[in-house]
Amino acid sequence: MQGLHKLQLVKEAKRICPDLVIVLGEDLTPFRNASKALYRFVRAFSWNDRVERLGFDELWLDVTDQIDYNLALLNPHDLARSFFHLSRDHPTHGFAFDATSFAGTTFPSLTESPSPSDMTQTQDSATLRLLLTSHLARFLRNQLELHKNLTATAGISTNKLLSKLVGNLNKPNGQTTLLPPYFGEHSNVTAFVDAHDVAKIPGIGFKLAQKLREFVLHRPATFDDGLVYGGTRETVKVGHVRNHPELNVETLEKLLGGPGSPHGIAVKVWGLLHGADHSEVRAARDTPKQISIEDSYLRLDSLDQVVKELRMLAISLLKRMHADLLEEEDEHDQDGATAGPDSSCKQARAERPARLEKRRWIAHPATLRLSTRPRPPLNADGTRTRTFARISRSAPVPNFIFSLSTPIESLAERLVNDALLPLFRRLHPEKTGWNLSLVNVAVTNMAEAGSNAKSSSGRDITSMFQKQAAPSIHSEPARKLLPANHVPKMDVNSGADAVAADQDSRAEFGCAAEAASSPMEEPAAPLPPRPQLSHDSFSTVFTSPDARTGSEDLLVPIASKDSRSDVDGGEMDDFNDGSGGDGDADDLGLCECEACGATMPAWALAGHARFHAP
DNA sequence: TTGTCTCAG
DNA sequence: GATTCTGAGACAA
Repeated sequence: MQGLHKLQLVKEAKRICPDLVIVLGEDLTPFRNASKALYRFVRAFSWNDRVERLGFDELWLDVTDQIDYNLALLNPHDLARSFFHLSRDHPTHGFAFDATSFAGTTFPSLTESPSPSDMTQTQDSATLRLLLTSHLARFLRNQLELHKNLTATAGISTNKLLSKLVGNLNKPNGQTTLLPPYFGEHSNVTAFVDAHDVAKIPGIGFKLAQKLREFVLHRPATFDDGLVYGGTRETVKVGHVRNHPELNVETLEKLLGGPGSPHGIAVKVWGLLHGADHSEVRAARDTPKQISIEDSYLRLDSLDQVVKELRMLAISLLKRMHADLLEEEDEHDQDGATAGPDSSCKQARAERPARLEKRRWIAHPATLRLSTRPRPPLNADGTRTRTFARISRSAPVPNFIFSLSTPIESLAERLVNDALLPLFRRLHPEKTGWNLSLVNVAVTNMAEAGSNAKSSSGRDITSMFQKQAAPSIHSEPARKLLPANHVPKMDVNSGADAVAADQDSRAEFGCAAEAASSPMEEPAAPLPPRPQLSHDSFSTVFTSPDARTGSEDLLVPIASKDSRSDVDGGEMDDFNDGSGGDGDADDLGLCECEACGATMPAWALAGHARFHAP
């Protein structure tokens, strides 16, 4: 950490760090692999499969179901000796923890532990829920470190927005829980969110931020001019916007709405400014919605060069398709679904000699797209440079690219000649005169190769129909984790990602969906004045990975020891969270449950007994 | 469906 | 508002 940041000029970077080695070009493969491994690892802990990725190294988990379950099993009279169940089916799968204090840090910081009597009263179950979630988050982080040698940072709150923001507080290798109250005068939410620059709010990007700044400053916001450093940046905080006398949902709609803008943008942004975020943690996916490969160039202006580059891009794209859309056929995949760790199964399969013949496509992209970024034509005279970024043309994916018996190089060659070059001619009809700074080749419109419900991950489809059993906890590489929150509906469709959100929680919490349409939210008013958080049950764990390097958002390829850890993880029973923080979890004598024969720490028996309760 | 835009890391 | 290499969602036509 020597003060280098992203987008820094190379010159500047070298000045600060003379030893800097610049590597041109990059191969994201190791990062992509690490990212997948992280995803798989964390996903195995989820009951509802609501695990959403953001970029390579962030995840949100909606762990509402697990928190509901564990809250119900908690013994209010002995919170210090609690046991967190990671499985509904295996009462001994889980970890010991002390439910009288939060794991990790909280915001605001807590001077003393919440009193047990407070917490166990239903009206304050929000605190207890978040507390449980903090222990789950710490446990997951510990597992990640133990099995994958990856550290992670987590944020715990009730929705994606808050979990992500609060996750920034204790950055490398820490975790933070946003404490209640989430509503009312002394809400920690508004206090917390208000202090952020508007542009720091996920969902408020450059354009929206500029409009908001302009509105509160009453003049065009100045942003960094060009690449000049030191341009003044007037900071506009969320609080400035939220408390601006003339700003409300109506005026916001005028400011941000209009043609081209997403519907309900004002309501959405107004919500974000208040810490409200009703977006769900989406269900985990087995396949991406698109795969794209691109490269940028200083100058690309001859057809020869273009053909050459298209060939390279086509090869990369085909490799990516093979890596991401191909699955080994599973002859006897009994164990895959519920028992074994995906990783060890896959490894075993990979060692089989005839595996090449066994692969099949789990998704077929229907559309091929070629995009370029023409370098803006220099305008010596007054004409302004119209610098729209990318232009693209698309066409159906030719079927031959799915051939598994043809060498990728041959497929690529044909792909270029039959499909990409025609697209290129459509994009750039002129024979010459263009100069490209970027070329991108993508496949989109994935059609899942339906087949059966037995994907390699084995969890996706079944989880749509019922609450699934316990995740098999063992290994698979992992990298970072994320926030979890809880979501409302059973949104099984929606093409892409929507798996079942498990939602019961109606008791004292009430699900988000309900909250949205009932008391919580301002009723019929076309534009709700002050959006409330949907206070329900969200329990979010948000984590962002800390690369071991200490750099912020760099994914570190999994080290060699990871492959060994893939083999472990056979048994999950009776492990504790190893944090040391809840020290009493160690060295406990094991007892056997009379009802089911399960073994567990003696003190866990009482809580466990409720497991058998009618 | 196609192409563009915005937002995210 | 641009830089890199992605990926996703939403809108207009």
